[in-house]
Amino acid sequence: MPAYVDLILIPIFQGLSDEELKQLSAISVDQEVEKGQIIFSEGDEGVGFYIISRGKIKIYKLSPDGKEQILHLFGAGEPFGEVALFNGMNFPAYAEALEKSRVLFFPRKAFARAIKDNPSLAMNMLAALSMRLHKFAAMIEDLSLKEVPARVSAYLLYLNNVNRGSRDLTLDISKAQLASLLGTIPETLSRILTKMSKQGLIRTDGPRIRILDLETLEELAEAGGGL
Amino acid sequence: MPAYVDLILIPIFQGLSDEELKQLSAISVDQEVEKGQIIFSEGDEGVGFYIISRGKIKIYKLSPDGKEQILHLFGAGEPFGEVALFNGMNFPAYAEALEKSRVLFFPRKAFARAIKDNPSLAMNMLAALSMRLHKFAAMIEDLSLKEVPARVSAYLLYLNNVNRGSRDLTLDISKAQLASLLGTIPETLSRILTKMSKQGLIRTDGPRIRILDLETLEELAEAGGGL
DNA sequence: CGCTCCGTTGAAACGGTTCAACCCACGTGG
DNA sequence: CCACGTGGGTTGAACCGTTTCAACGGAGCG
Repeated sequence: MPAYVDLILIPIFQGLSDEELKQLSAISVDQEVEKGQIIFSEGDEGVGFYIISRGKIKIYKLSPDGKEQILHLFGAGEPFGEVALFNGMNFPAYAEALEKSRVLFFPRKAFARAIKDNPSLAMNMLAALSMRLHKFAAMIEDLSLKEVPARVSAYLLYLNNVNRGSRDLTLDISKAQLASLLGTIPETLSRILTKMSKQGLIRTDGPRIRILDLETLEELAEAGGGL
Repeated sequence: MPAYVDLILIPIFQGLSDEELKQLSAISVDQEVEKGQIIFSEGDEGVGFYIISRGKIKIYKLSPDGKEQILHLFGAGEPFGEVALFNGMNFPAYAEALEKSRVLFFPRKAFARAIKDNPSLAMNMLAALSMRLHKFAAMIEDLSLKEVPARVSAYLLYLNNVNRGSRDLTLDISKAQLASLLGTIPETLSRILTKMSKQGLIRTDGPRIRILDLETLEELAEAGGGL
């Protein structure tokens, strides 16, 4: 059972009373997972959902011939596996730890009860799912409407945003993982990054990337305009 | 204001008391829309959400150069535009009537209140959003992991399912719309359908399609295996 | 040292799009 | 009643971005 303090910082638990947090803490179980460990597989029964206490988890789909498409990368405080919760379905994707992590497991029935008599938990959950949907919609748009260079640009700008405008970025995942997240393959990503470097848009040094020409990147991210 | 009877059949309102349905009916407004009419545009303020009373609505994204990707096709009883509800965002996509339709509009604040003091409405909403997420995940998988023939096959099998196993299908949308839904263009869809016909998998007659070889279609839908 | 993992580079092949022409069914107006 | 335009659908050929396959380089580690 996780400590009370682990729950109080979690976004979807904001606004809950101490009493409610204690109840949630009582129904959950924490679990250590090693790097590379599969937490659940596509098709597994959705007996509950998870919240990340520490570490990094990737959610992904696998094609019959082994190609993977990453759907999400989640960090501390974020829930995952909740889709199976509310409609009795099985997990629709795989969850794997990208590094040694700690996750809190919430069994389905107990949590459903908690939600039912807790309006603000329900609202938080709705907000979280809505955000998720919004991200998915953007992802579908990107995948089908934009070419890879546009997606790469968009991702760099996203990192730029997260870092509150700093133009010195550091990829916290491998380029192979990033390629999968962007719906492409490492080779293509590599080529695009070198091309961008040659054009003076960025400067790369391993996982460190410095943005040199923000404006052109923004144009690229918007349209499919020729790189 | 829509009639009470319009609400009682709507899935996300299942399990609500008469009193609650009356309240919902009181806060909503119904609206007639013509074929081709835009109900909201991407970026519009999400002042509320909609439920379809009659007709057919498409939700789609537009690329800078006019290409569209359909995210959803919704029919009677289905809600849309709810994503903007719970996180204060603007509408993330366009909504357009594919035919003369009637939609019920629920203003944001009033509905949020209704959800807050109505656990079963909240649960229904969570279930609906989860289903939506599940569909999106499948869509992302398809778009990035499968080729167009696989998506076409999957769609035919989907129609086959909806019709409870009947092999005589009728497309209720234009092939151009279908192409957009599948993340491709009319030309490609046309070529694939003719190829499938030549191979004896299906027989086409305008919008009417008969499935001849279910098994091969199923194989196609699963893998990216060469058509 | 030699292994593996990750990233990069090159050349060829492929799937899908683009552009253009064309057909047909349909409705409209002269 | 026929000429005309229009929208949906099909077909062909060229083109293009991306993947595939293969080889190679460097960093890290037993």
